Amino acid sequence: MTNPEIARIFERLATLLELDEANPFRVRAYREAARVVASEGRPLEAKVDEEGALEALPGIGKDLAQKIRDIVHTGTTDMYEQVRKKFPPGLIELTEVQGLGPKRVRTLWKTLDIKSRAELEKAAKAELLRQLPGFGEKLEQKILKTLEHAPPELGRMLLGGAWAVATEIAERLQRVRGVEKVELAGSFRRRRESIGDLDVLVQCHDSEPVMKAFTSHESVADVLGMGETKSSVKLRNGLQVDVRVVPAESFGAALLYFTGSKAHNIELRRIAIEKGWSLNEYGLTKGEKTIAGRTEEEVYRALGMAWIPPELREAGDEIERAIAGTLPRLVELEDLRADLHMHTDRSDGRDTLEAMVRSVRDRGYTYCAITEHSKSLAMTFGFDGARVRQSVDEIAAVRRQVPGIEVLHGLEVDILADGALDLDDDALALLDWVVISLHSRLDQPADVMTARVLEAIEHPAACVMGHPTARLIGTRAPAQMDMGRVLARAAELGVAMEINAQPDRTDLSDVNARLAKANGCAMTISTDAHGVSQLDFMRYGVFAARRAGLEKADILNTLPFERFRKAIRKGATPVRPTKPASDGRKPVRGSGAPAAKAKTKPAKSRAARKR
DNA sequence: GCCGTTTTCGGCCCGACTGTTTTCAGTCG
Repeated sequence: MTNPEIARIFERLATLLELDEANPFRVRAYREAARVVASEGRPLEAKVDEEGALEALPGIGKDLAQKIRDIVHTGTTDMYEQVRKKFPPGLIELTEVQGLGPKRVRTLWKTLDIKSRAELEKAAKAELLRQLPGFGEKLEQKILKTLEHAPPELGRMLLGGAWAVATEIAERLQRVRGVEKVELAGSFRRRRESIGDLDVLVQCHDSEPVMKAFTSHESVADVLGMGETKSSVKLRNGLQVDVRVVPAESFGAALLYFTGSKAHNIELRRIAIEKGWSLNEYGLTKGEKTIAGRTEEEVYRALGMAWIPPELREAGDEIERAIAGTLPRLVELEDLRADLHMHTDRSDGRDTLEAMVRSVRDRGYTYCAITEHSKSLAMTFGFDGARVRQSVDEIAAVRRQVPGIEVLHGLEVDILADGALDLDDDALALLDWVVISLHSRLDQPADVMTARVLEAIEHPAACVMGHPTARLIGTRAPAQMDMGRVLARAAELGVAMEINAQPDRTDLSDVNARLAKANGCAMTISTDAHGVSQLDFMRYGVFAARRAGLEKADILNTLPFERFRKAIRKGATPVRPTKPASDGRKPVRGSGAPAAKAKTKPAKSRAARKR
């Protein structure tokens, strides 16, 4: 049982309890538990036998700890099975339809025996819903529309997919006359890997022109609601956008409130209450008197803590650290000096080697690594040993063509099904930078996959593991492996872990990156760009790192080139010839290292010997 | 169901909007 699976049971249990009209605070306890379990980096499976380990998690007491143990051991827990029997299975799904909550779903079921989306749609078309207490014609229409236009699989949107339209809407509103400030809040501002909707805050005196400009925007498919302070629309791409108009004196409180997370807000409110104050989206108040509200900084300061970067606002330990003054200084996009995972048209990229290097340099980076695929990915024109040897000259040529940037000769080498690397050792020895990645046989059972990855990182040539779990968000589940063991061994060996910045990967995820740091594992952030335009994806990798609480020092490619060379795995590949290359450039690895390094090269791994 | 210098009971965040209602329940965030 993985953490997400346990969390899902708690989440469903919470909904079932709501349908059962249970104490709302009990419901909340299960919701909270689901959230805590889902964001816990270490598998709870490993903790069940450790006394008090589960109870140490916030919001997990004796009862929930026992339920976690039951779920890990038997796949379920008695109470879940009992409550589940009380309701038809489709009811949970019905509570996800917009406008329907537990109360109305219960009414639908008790009076009209509606148990599924199909039955709901049929009843709505027959105009049966409008006759029920608490329902009406408008709600019936709204439900019909939701069922027809929003199939359940269209839930959240990737941050990368929402970025362009979100920033476009913000810019458009900024240009409306009288608008003083526009901020994109919500999970977008917290830089979650996917967002459910978009929250936009506007500071201005007159809301009418703002609401008009917003709801008449050409990307709007449907206006869901329009009030004086709030309007909601559905865009053609399915994204729901809410705009709120806020006065200057409470803009900070509103930004804080609508940025969330909900759990973070609840925590802050609790602290306000402890001080005898009240915090809402209008400000921090004591009775009639406003204490703070104009800026977020002001509110946090009044509550006795430092301003917390939005990426950390998930009710982990950020509030505690903000009070103690020990918040991390999160890594920033500007800290990065290199992109260490890029493809060109020599394998499956779209742009030429020269265009890629030039473009990286023009973005202000001072070094980079070119990393084509290896031969087992035949459809990507992956490189074999001979092609790598040919590539040596191509890289030397591009170094001459594009001055002002160091170019590492790298490769993204496939990890084969048994953990061996997809390139012979002589060819590996020609490379400055070896990314090892999983691309196939991703469905292996966890123990096999763990052994495979451990085998691969033992290979002395491996510098970094690319997109470690190979997940594609919403499309492909992460490869199952014992991440704790992999990270611990990687840390010992000096193999770094990549935070792949492709928006549908962001792999390591924030949760795993946090775990990597806890294990002392070095990390890189790279784009895996297959074309010049994708070099801009770097921001999504930085977001994941920031959400994991990572600082500049945690990321290898923030180092200046000379220090980077010394920091990466040493003695790994056999050294390159010490004779300077014909262009007078020093070889990237080898000449700077003591000769003894080559001799003390670790014994080849089993995988290497087999080849 | 959790939690605790207000501790083993009795609290637990709170406002806007909608659609229904004719003063407010339900939902949402």
